[in-house]
Amino acid sequence: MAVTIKDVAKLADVAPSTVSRVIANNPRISEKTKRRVREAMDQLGYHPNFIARSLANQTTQVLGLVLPESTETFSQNPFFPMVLRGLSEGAHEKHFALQMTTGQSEDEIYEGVVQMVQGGRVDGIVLLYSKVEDRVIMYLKERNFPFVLIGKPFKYTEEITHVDNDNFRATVEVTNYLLGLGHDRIGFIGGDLDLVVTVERLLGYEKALRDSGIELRNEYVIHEEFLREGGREAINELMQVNDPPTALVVADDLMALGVLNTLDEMGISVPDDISIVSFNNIMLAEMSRPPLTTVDINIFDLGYEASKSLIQKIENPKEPVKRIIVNHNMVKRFSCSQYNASNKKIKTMAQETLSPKK
Amino acid sequence: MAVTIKDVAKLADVAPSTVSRVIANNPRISEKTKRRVREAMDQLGYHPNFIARSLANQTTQVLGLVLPESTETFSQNPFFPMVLRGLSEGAHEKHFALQMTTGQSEDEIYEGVVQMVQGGRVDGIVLLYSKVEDRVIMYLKERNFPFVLIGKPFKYTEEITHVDNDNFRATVEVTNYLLGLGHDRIGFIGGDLDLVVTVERLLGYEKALRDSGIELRNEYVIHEEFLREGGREAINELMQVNDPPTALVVADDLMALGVLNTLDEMGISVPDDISIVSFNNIMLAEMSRPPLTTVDINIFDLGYEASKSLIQKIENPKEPVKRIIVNHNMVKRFSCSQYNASNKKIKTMAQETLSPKK
DNA sequence: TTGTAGGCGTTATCAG
DNA sequence: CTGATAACGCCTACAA
Repeated sequence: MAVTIKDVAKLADVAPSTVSRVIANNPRISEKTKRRVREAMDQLGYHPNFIARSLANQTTQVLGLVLPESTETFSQNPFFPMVLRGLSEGAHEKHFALQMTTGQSEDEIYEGVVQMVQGGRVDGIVLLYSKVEDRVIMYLKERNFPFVLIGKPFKYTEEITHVDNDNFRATVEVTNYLLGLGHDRIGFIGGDLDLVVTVERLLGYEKALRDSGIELRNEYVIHEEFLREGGREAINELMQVNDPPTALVVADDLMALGVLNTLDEMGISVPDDISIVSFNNIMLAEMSRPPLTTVDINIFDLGYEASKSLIQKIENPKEPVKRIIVNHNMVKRFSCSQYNASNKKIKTMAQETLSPKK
Repeated sequence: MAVTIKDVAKLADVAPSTVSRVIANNPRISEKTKRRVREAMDQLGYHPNFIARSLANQTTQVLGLVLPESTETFSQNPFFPMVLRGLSEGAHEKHFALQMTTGQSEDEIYEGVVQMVQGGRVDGIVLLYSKVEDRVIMYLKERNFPFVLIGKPFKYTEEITHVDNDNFRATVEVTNYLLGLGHDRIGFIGGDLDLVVTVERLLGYEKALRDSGIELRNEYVIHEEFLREGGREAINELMQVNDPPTALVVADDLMALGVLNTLDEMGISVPDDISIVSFNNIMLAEMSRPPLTTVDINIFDLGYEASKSLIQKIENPKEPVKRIIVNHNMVKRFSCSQYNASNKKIKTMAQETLSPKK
């Protein structure tokens, strides 16, 4: 029904292949015929059929996105819309479209990926999360299908192109910051241990404590989902140990918000009684009471770099494996204060918001 | 390179067309050959090529999503991830994939849509927003391409399938609620007047006031973007009129949050000095101080119903135009109180959180 | 510089 | 019940 290359050819009085070449802007076509063909295209309102082109080329100009299993997390945690926006911008610049796949279980996700890949629907894949022992990664790697990971690979770090923050170092830094404030009972609230980002942050936390000669305590480390509810549950547990921490490293702002709310209900004051540092610097981090001291991880850039490097890889299959580390920076707000043995109200640290990300 | 229908045919010793029929589970193929063919498929790890199928069928099993122009809004407002989740679930059930398009300007978006449609990339389109005088809608409508709108069409309401809340009625209700609390100086903070949802809510607000015999005041109505910053700016303007409102209808929770923050900085108390009702019931609405009285519009359902009805339309082209109205319900929390002429602290309304949406 | 012909992987029509 | 064969719309040698 739609107008095809043949219709244009007929009108312009050339062969279909000529039209095809005009579309590709093949230099071996004379300007004159190009003009004539283009006029015909305009006149007929011709638009190339991507599907046919894809079939002929074996290329789709589409990137596949694999969203995390937890639809809850996806729809609640502002990380995802922001990373999507970055991905979208990077893809758009190179005229790639974005296709998403989700699933309620690991199997569904795996199936979705296989469909995308074997079905020839996409030229490459971005994984929006990094988990330990991921079938999807194994599959993609074995087939040698172009993909990039947002986060750090659990295995084969040197063989998988990925875009990540230096979460280990960032967590060492924030933990040291708390130590520097005089805290020595510092807890850690992380996401699922299946997620590599949790592991990295936990390691950074442990490293900092060990380097300061502080003994690690199992009961100070809790794992929940990256949601506000997760934060609530974590802090409930944590406050039951009989020597609760005076400072917390929380692996996600949304969790930190849950912690804040729960602490407030308990009548425990932040930062006077407990100091908190978290991660991501989502918009809410600035609005909470108190505003959170948190690590800005430049979520947009994670997405943007991911689609850029995936497209490079697609366009040049022998592009070497890359590891792109996106900057982070701690934004100091009002959720941390100097440790005070008497646990009295003490002066909140002065705000020093670092320069906002561009 | 990949294994095709022909390879399977060869191995199973049948014609390619037979394999195709087995894939389609055509009843006219004997169970015996079906088994044989399926074995061959397993053995070779065959997966059908969607692109080829699409070309042959003129159908892609992909829905196109058109995101709003403002990438800011998309990445900040929790409305979008939630509606995406609904769309995704509805599509997934029917084995449709989702493809997104965005753009920084109306033109870019329009181009994206044309590419999707004329390029044959998608079978139907969901518009995630509804604006006044939308070229995209005109284009889709004229071509008679299957699409549904999330929101109310500005024109041709009877001719465009759409999924919406009854925003007019909802706003009448909340405005009446404020009136019932004794307020008569009620302001309205809405989004861009380009967005139909703003128009609808504004009309509801005006209707309620008029029905109560209250004169409308231009200076009580402000329009900003659906973001927290928008709320901040709006309330700044509003508090400068020399008889500021004692209650506000705010068309979006995120804006309401901005209003809350700004009011707090101004030392104006909610709900003691000003009452606020807003819309959407995003997670944050429950966490703010005070928790917001807001209208739950069941965002997930908007998305879910949209993809369902679009797929119906695709599968049955003469499906009649439909208008699907998703329920709303006001969730009373702590941002409203009885009007008190002396503007003294008065008792906050008791919380009556309605049953959470399933 | 341009035209011809075959192929990309499926589906659908028509015989048999 | 199954096999040829011709599309689907475009691209790309190979010819001319």
